[in-house]
Amino acid sequence: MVYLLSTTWIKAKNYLCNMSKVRVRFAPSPTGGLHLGGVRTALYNYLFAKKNDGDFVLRIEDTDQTRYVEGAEQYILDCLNWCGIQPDEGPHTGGEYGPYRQSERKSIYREFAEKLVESGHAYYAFDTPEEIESLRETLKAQGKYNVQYDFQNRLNMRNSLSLPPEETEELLKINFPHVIRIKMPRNEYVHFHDMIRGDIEMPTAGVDDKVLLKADGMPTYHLAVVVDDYLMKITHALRGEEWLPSAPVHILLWKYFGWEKHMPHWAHLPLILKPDGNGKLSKRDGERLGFPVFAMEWNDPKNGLVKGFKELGFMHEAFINMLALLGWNDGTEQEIFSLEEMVEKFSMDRVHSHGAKFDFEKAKWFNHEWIKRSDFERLQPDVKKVFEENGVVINDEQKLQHIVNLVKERCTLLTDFWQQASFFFIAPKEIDTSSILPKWNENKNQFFVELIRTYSFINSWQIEEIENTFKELAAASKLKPGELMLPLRVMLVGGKFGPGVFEISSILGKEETIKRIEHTLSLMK
RNA sequence: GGCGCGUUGGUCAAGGGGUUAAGACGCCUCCCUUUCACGGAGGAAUCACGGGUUCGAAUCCCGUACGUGCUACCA
Repeated sequence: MVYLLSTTWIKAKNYLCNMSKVRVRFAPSPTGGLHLGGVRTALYNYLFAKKNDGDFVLRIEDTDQTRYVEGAEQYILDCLNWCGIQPDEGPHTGGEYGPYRQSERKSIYREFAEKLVESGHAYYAFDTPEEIESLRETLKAQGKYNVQYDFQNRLNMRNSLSLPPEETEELLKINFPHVIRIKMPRNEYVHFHDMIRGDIEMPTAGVDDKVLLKADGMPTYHLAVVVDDYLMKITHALRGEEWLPSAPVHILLWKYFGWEKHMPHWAHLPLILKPDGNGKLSKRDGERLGFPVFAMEWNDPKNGLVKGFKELGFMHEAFINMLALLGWNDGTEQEIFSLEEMVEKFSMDRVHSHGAKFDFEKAKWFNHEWIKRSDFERLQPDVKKVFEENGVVINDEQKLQHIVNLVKERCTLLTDFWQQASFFFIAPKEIDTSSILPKWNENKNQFFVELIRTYSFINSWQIEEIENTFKELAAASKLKPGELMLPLRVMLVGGKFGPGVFEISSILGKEETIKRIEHTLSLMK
């Protein structure tokens, strides 16, 4: 009985342990800003790794030199840093499986590709891009839709399968530009298990003979991902759903290399979709729909500066919380999670298999919740920064703490602290007199003139005192306090917002309060 | 066109044969607050469609529709 129990347990655990440590990788291309989908892929990788005491590896997939963008790699790292999901290994951190940039691993891929040629699973192809294009044109003209370089027409092309061996050898000898392509089997079905989608069966016929090694000697994603995952001992490959159709190529490659026993467990993450319907969220949608798609500000060499969630006033805790909940939840009603809690509760079988439309309103709600729940210590540096960006340096920490706690529930974004609290430090530049003017009259004017006089005699500038004085004077003037509080508020903060008006006044101090009333009174004439 | 993957209110979603089908965002009403928020109470709104299987289907099966992804010497 004991024996039975333990084998069952081992079987269940085997999925994760399999004697080796869990190792996952986030493998972005340095081609631009890191958008929501990318960050979430990184986050799920991180959560899964940490949940299972594993390693989170960053690998830079820079095999396409034409798309390489200067600064993008550092940017990716900065984003991960801001989100608090630092890699355990990577180009900047190091590690024993480096180098972690595929461009720096260039020399190792050719050998593997050639091994595949030797074993008959791949072949050299000498077609020029123009020749391939012309094949497509011809086939299309014949009304064929499946215009692929595959079993149907590879023998009509120029490659080591169609050419006599001598000619192939000759072409190789003179170093004629060529690629290495996988020879996809004609009629096979590839079966594999996806941690999110369950068992999947896909026909090989639908996939073309993917290029494995490009003419410039760089591997394509298909070769590099398999070779590197093997070499880096990756145990779980979590990536976007867009990779599902080419999964058969990768699985076949693992098989052809004879590495099947080491193949990682697969998980294809759902997509994040545009809020207004069709398509996956793309970098352009932000501008079009008025919300950020990047984690942090990205200065694109071509398109200029684009703000990110960070600059907009998002807390990183809220940002990753929101992202994690877009495609995963723990099955309870809890929605607010810290990174640590997510690590503790994350599980792949609660990740959804369908895409989710991004909702900026909900994203802001997460941030609002995080601001409300954060203490002053957490908020202080961010709030100070917002003030500094507006040209106000704060020295009085105690005053700041008081104010932050007073207004934080009114702030959805960190940048809102400026609107909600700047009047405590500097007099409002503009007074919204239009909101009091319609009901303004000489009686009210008299009241405030009198108020200034009365206030100037007050010795203890406490809320109660300020309020009582105000109300007594209102009663004496036969005016309703309610009709006078709004004008006072506008005089002090510049508009119809902010915490209790007497609380504001007490923080402002007697002199400043009087000064601001006088100033507005002068505007009302 | 082909091949995948998917489909619970407008959005995020729980629920995986028997529920009045949770909850959150947003929207609306009211209370609190002589501002704006916060908070509280309520409301409108949903199982894509059609067939099966079953005493019973949001839940299982099959079709259809729709969405989405891939179909590059991009990842």
